[in-house]
Amino acid sequence: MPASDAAPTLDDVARLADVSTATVSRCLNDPGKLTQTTREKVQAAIAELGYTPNFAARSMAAKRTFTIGAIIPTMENAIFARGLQAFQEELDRRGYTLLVSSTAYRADAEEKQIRNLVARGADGLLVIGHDRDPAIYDYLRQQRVPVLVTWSYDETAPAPSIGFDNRAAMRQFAQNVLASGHRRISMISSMSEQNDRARMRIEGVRDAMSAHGLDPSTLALIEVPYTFDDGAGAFLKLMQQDPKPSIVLCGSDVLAVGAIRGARQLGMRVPQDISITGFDDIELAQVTHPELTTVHVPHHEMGRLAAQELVAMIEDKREGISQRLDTTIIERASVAPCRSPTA
Amino acid sequence: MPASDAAPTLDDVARLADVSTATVSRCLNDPGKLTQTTREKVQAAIAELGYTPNFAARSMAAKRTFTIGAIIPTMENAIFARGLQAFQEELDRRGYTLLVSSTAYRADAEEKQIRNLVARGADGLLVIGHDRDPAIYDYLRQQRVPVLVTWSYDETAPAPSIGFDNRAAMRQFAQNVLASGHRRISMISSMSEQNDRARMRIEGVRDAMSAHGLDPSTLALIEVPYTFDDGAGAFLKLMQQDPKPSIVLCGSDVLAVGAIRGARQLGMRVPQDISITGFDDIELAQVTHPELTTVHVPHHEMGRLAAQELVAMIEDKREGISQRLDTTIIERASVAPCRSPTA
DNA sequence: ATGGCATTTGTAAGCGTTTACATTTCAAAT
DNA sequence: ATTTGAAATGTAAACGCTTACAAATGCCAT
Repeated sequence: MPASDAAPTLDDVARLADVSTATVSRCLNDPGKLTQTTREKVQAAIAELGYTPNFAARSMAAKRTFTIGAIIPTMENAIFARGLQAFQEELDRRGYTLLVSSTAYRADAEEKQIRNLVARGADGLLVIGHDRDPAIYDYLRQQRVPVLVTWSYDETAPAPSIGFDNRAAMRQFAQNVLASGHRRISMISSMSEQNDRARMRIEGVRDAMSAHGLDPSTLALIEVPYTFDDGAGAFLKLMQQDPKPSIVLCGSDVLAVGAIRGARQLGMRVPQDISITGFDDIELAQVTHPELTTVHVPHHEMGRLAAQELVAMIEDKREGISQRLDTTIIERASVAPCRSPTA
Repeated sequence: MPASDAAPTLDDVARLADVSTATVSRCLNDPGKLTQTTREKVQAAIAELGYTPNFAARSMAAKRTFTIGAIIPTMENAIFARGLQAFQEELDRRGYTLLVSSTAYRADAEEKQIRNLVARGADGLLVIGHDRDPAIYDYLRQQRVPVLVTWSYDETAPAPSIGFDNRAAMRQFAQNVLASGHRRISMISSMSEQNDRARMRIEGVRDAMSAHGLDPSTLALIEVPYTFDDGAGAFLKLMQQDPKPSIVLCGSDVLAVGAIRGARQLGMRVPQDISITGFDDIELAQVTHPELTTVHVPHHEMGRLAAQELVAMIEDKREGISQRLDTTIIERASVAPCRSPTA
């Protein structure tokens, strides 16, 4: 191998293969257009030089990157991992590459990442939830970059979404819980500011309380960040109330796992002394003891459909079509019926 | 805002501000070089147009991207999350952006991702572990892209590394275990092919067995992928042996959590009926019941130091300097001493 | 052989930046 | 007023690719 002084370019390949740069380019992008002889000549030259096309040059010339960006709140836990995995797989299948950034749940970081991804020529963007500065949607429109929202469904929002109805899901779940006798309901939620998913889940609980004749403003609610420790800490705080709640509804499985740990610290048995529930149904929900009663989210399908829709938006240059997915309630072992429902 | 037909370019800004493109470029990259008047004029134009520089054009002209790529085996669990987080923070501090891809532990996927990141102009690459086709290192050298290995330390490897000695760490851990009376030792490891970390951890256990006069070839070892289910499944298989092992050393916390779940399925108590250990000390290790005895890896420091070193390699154009970090043994509740050490 | 048409290949003009180098401007020193 | 040199700004040439268009080639029917 000639230890050349810099990375080989299209020109080098063309010269070696004794063809024009256009031919080399075609060999890369549309090999069917070449004679077999030419194609092999070029491929040999590419192999000999160890040539890799320069992405920046390519995307500048073609004005396409076949890259899609996803901005997620966090990589620190597995909440978005499965959905993203499915998203990526479907994208691969269609010849796109996925770029992922995380924001640590901070709105300003998200805006920065979005601009970054757009500047990098992302052909489309996947984001989580609807809540963000409307100026961002304007910017994206001006830049002609399609966005698709996931993990939330809302027809009335400015961007198309493929997700589920967080409020309805939580409402139904909470209604079940109320039906099983629980009255002293409490909740640990993620921070709800700039987070429609968290907010809607809270509203869902309140809806259910109203429907059962309970005053929704009496809901004991703590909002915390998204780690196990936060969940445990919030649980401890909730248990200082008198009377103690009979059930703690958590806005996510991660928080619920933290809450279970908090219960263990306090020597409380789950679900005999206190019921705890999650939301998301990530793998974690099945390795805790007791296993978590939670709301199952169709991660995989959501990721796959989102990829399909986003690619369609890009390639057919059309508006996105929203789609509502169903969640299901998974009853495992962390909830017991309540026999002393008095408040 | 003039709903122009395409994204505004440097030229548009220059024209609006009535300066040359060079001036606008300078305003972006080295504002100190401009008169305050000019600077403000340009900034106003940028704001008015909502201009964002085109990344591809920029990196083509400057031959720098201020982007660093990291290729990790998986995002599905939190094993690499904390280290990567620290890596990213330090990178941010120094003005670099991080691009992450995952390979699902597949060597061919890794090679593809590496080429992709190089083609995208990554100024440097972070990879996990040393094991890979030597041709990849050649390629990277030819392309003049610095690589740094992490999660493993080995001076003799082709690339510099900032990590810890997996073999020594596991050896010492296993020696502790042997010292507490365990003799019927078994192990659940990740797939060791193309994975020096897994392999070294296994070797560490064998080393310790030899040192205690045990035949290392008698180690009951199962290699599985990296999910909770895999860990649980392997545990079940291990327990079919006669005599049953008294302890199961797991190659990672994730597998250990799976094993704990397996034990629960079998109605075995941890650690009274069986001891189980992990490796990594991720958050998960403290939310299981019992909490996991494991090997603590300095995720945060490793990520920070790796970022510093990689940036230095890029900016000073020098070879990387390897650094060996220490692991520590964290004794929690999943191990009990063994009173019937006969095999 | 010849013309005509489809297929293959080549030529060269961008794509949106950065940056060496050239030119202009400005303030201080004469 | 002039000169002078530093500071600010402008000019234009890359950077490595794609692609419209032009030219060449090959094949078939005549």
